[in-house]
Amino acid sequence: MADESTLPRGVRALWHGPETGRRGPKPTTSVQEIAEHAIALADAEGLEAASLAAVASRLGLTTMSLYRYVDSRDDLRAVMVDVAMGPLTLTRRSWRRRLEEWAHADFAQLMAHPWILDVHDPEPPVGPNMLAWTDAGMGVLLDAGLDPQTASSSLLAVDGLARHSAQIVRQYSVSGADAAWANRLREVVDADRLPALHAVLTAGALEDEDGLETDLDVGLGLLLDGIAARLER
Amino acid sequence: MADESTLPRGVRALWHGPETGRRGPKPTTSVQEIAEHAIALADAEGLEAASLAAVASRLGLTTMSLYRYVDSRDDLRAVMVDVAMGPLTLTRRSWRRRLEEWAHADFAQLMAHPWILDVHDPEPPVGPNMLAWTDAGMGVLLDAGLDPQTASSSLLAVDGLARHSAQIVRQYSVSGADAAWANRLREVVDADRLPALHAVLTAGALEDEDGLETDLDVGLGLLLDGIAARLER
DNA sequence: GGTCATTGTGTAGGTCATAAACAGAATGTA
DNA sequence: TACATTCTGTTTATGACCTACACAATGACC
Repeated sequence: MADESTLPRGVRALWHGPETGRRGPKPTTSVQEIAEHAIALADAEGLEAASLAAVASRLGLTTMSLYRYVDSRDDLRAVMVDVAMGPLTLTRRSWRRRLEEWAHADFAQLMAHPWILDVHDPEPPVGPNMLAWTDAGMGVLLDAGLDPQTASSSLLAVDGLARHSAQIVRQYSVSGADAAWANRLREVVDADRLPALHAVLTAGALEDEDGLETDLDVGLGLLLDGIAARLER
Repeated sequence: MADESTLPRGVRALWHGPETGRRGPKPTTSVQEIAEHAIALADAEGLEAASLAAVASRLGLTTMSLYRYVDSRDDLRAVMVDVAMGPLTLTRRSWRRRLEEWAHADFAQLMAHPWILDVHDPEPPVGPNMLAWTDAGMGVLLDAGLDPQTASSSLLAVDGLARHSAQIVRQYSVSGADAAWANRLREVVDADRLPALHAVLTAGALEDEDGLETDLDVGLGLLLDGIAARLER
């Protein structure tokens, strides 16, 4: 068989759909279905809960049968991320509005599926949805008039901001809820050794729930202003 | 014994140093030493290689003995991150220069120890070095005249940018080196379905090594401009 | 009707984190 | 000095995880 594809089995299936006209028994499930169950597990109990064994058991299959659909755990995770991010549609407004939409949609997906932040493929994602997101973001910035290199760097900054904001919100909501983290900090932060941090803490900047949710918008505002300035140059 | 600390054993040891005047046998090693060996393993072969068993074996100890120094694997990882980030010293120049220093130092540490990006504590870091970094960054922005809330959001944006840039550089250098990733993309990116991405790819924006290294500076420029504009307001 | 690629399964091995119980060492106290 | 206490490192054991391999059943194609 002439298999020159360098894509792992799972991700390849996301692009090409179920292969047709094959011999042997019909598959009883699909990469999409596997991904959905894995996502449900990860949403409920974190990425570690979406083990091959757990996913297979949810589907009424054995662990090993999943390897007929996915090359490895990493492949499964790449598939999960691509499916969880889903498709993206932007309106047709100004570049600034569209980039805000892009960032907010990114952030929203990360908040809906926080375990995405725990998936660290050593290679860049190549699933259809992930590339569609990249394409959409690049499209906005190229339309705005940026050169490809700057557009790429700028989109990277926006994505980095969205991801890091989601990460921080998650950390503070997990640990802020029962105030364990606040106690830890008080155990250790002292006004002499860490004056600036102490000042920010007493100002309550980190404990304000709404404050956390606007981190993204503040940072986004800074970035968009910077991009606008570069466009006028 | 009155142990009211909420900090895990390993991180607490980073703050207080080795406890003195204790009974029982002298410890044969220390949290710092453990961290150094774990870091060496992670630097060489990735975070997964720094398992408790591997670290213990490097020290000539059994796996279980590490639990005398560290509460859990997560605790060990928090310690590793804090030690690997190390201390930070900033010069005394303008806020803009100092924030650039902060971001470049952050980025440099992440490039030296890329596995830091793979560590996802569910709670925010509370080690001495991590908090010193935060304090230093906050200090720059507060000195510049930002209010605590905006300072916090801005530092978060800078950190997010540095981390995401490091992540991207790592992904592209791992996969770009043998061009496997480029082949995967060509297998799938088509000028009709993903026009903007196709344009950026043919412009070579993603393959240029120097381009990757300046992503941080481009994004940083955008953010600093945005902060400067906010200060003049 | 036979060939054979493909599917799900059973087995088995290796790694990992971590709990529990124990023997020895160093300190403090009587 | 003798004993009690407390901390050390170890041994042993458990359960979860990923995955390589061999096998039997399936069904499309020649």
